[in-house]
Amino acid sequence: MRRGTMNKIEAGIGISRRYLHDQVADRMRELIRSGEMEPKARINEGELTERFGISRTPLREAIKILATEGLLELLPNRGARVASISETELEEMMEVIAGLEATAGDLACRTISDAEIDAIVTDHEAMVLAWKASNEAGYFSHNRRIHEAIMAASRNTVLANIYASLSGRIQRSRYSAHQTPDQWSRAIAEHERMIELLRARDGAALAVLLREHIRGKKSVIAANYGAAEAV
Amino acid sequence: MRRGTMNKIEAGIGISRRYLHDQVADRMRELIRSGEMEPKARINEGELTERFGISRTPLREAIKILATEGLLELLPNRGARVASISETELEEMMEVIAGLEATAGDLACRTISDAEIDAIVTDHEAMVLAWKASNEAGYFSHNRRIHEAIMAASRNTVLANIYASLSGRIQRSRYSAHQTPDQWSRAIAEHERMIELLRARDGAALAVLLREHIRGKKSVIAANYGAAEAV
DNA sequence: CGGCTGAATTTTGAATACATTCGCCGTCAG
DNA sequence: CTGACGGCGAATGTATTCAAAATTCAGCCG
Repeated sequence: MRRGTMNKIEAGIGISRRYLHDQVADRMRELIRSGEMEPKARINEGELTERFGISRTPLREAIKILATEGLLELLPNRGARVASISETELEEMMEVIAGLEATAGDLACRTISDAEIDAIVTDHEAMVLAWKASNEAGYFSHNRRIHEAIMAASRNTVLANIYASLSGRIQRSRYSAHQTPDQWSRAIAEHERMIELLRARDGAALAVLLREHIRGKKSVIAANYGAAEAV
Repeated sequence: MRRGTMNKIEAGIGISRRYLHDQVADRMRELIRSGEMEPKARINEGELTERFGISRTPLREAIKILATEGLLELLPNRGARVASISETELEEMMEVIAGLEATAGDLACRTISDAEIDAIVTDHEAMVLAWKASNEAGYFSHNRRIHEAIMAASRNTVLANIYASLSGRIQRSRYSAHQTPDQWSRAIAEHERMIELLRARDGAALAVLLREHIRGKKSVIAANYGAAEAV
């Protein structure tokens, strides 16, 4: 997916990346992710070329890329705007993510090392502590690290790229979800069961569990979505 | 040179045919899919602008789109070329497809109608007949219709889009695979079990079966890949 | 005779220019 | 007073131009 963005970390100041359109795409992704460009906001090419100090050509190429990734939508003869996610689309995306994580768990059991599992356990414990300390940012951070560790252990870059792309599109929604103590304790229990299944290298069972685990998050997120989006 | 606007609204969503870069992207997809542009073949912008009768701007936008989709890869300062799929990447993609189909099966069990299941049964029977008649094209065609029917029954457009994108990237490999009678009879048995599980609306079990079913295909395809790609 | 250097040519990357289309807004008829 | 028509300005879609990097190829040196 994001092919050109991950290579080439150069020492130079700003002109290091090969493609201007790639740099621009990265910056726009960040603007969207950070919320500086809100959903439904129109993209004004003139404004952005001025802001980035480039011409319209690479900017427009970046727009096409982001549109293909699903972060922007194209309006005929009216340019582009930041894609807005409907509630049903969010639910669909969560189901797909659940499937991708299930796949990752299944594959991870083939080759994951004990050390990697230990790292997950460490994050899990840190996550529990963060929750108990009402440290929401830390909680989400460790939680994400756990799921990304499983994804990495799948040793499947195609899978990881699709996952990253989808995650990027819903990140804002995903990490604005607040859980009840009930939901939280269920999530913790599922995490612990995940660790057991990883140790047992039981891919099939882990896949089932992960799908259900993400679905649990899905309902939390969906519940919060209405409030968040009712602007 | 050429009129900028040729058609107002064609049947469909209403945005696709309007952009030159979109038309070009479609045509290039077809060229790649048909094999007219082979993997590793360099894209010469001058040649293609001449061929399509357009300027370089929309062509380059189309190239960026196809590169984001994974059909092309960009070479810094050397343009683009048709993406070639390594054997490991093909295997990775098949695992992801297995996961997507498993997800589709799981979701399909929630809302699939009896009529839809009957249609699948019809295709399945036709597929068996095609095989017995050594009609390979018919066999693949019906087989694909079955899997697409399950995908459609998932009622998840995000899932279907990702599936279509991945399928498009491997189609050439996928439908060049020949099965042994052994593999075939196993595939038939799995299809029949799939139908049972659909009738029972047992999503979890169907997911497991579908993942294994696609993995079975995966080994067939991977075995054929070496021969096909050893150019 | 072969490999290397470097200038000419080609090709790509980016910027600018041109051509439509859309949207705003004032005007005017009903 | 309301709503439709049309002109004007701004923004988008496409083409063309400019600049830099790569490829080619001829001539030179070893």
